[in-house]
Amino acid sequence: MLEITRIRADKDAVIEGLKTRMIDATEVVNNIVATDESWRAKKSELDSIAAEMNKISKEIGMLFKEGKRDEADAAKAKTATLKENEKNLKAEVDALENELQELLYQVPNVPQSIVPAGKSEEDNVTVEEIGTPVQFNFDALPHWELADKFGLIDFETGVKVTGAGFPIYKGKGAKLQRALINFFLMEADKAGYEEFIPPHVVNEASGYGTGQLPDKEGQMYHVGVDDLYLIPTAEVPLTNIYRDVILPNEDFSIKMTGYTPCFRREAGSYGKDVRGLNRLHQFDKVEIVRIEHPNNSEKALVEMVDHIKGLLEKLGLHYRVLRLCGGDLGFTSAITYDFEVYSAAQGRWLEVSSVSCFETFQANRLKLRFKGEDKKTQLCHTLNGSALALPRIVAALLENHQTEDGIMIPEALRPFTGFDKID
RNA sequence: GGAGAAGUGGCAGAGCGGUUGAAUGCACCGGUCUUGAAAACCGGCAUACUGAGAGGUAUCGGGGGUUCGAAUCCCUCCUUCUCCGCCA
Repeated sequence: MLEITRIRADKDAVIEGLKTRMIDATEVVNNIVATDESWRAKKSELDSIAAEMNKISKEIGMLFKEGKRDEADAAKAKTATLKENEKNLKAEVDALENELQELLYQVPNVPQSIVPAGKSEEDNVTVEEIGTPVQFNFDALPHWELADKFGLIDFETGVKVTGAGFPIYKGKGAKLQRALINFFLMEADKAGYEEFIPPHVVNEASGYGTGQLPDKEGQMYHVGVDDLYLIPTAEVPLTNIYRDVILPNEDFSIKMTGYTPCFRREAGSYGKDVRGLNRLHQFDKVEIVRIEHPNNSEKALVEMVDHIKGLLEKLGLHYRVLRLCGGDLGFTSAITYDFEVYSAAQGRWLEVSSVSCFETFQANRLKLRFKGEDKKTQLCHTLNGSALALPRIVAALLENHQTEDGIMIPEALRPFTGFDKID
């Protein structure tokens, strides 16, 4: 959620900034400014009535103490109309407050200036591409065929047990999964991220905190009886650790990592997008989350990008880094870099990571602040990234490292798998 | 799941209908003293909104209610603790 103070201070800059997303926010923003103004007017009216009431109450208290019952009763009579006014005004103020809140929820984050304007993924900018497509001198198989051939993943039985999008990993397929998780966590550890095992289910407040609610409601699995949500990413529980927190000084840099399964309903997906491991309802992911001083978030983002590049290079994958255009940017993000690995057998790019800086957008909802030098509280910046999401990495590993008779495990992963080849 | 008890500032802990945004202690910050430190003493020390400011308003787990007035009374939800049951 954007800070109301920011909109108040320069609404035109906000409207202008949002054009990068190819949206015209003039109406909502104007609406916000107007609602905010009438809210403030009504609120100060309400406050002065409340002040009056408080004053009279104190006087009545005093009169009672002095035993002047009659005068007290007279004073009481005066409060009747005030009380009525207060009640009505309170209702108006509450309504305006809710309205303002609803309006603010509708406005996405303002993209940073280097974010390219654009409507869809076609307008994303390739920042760099590392490696070249693998050449095969035999018929390369897509990962779902490899997974079947070597008995690594059982999609059909997953359908029986749960439904489509819930694969069952087995044998070396399961071991590869565990190895990757371990590898990613160890790399994060080396980079100074503290490891967490958070809850896999969160409450509504946490959903709002990181911005999954209210706008991405349909994306999460909802446990109705207990009114809880299965996490779509570890970002939600990890970042919410710091909900309603005021860090005591400005000397901080919080780096967290965690492996969790992620659950996404992915309503509306179909076709080649959902084939094999390309898009699942449940998948594993190691996430990195950072909470930074506003002055340090830019540097942090670079570090995160470099960290992810390192992972992909150690796995020997051909990949590219995209700077998302405004239209492809997530609702809460100010800037996002996507990482895609090239799936040689499918002949397409697969997104394996997304690294974003949210600036104060999440922190504002989370009420995550720090105390500055001048003792004033200020909102922190939050960032996060996948490091990495497993299924498409597995898909790319299987496809890109296949030989005629098996699949080679990258050197860096072998200490974790305990085997160097799947055959 | 059943029965009880409790939730107050960073922590501990008063207050149980009226100048209480909240005693007191500890912690913390600033100062005096000291060669330095400790001790002692003095001062400061919640958050948010609003206002140019003085100030005003709200907040004692969350929400609702009674009252001129609620941290204090009532309802409800949540959480924690103790006992019982169940259980990896």
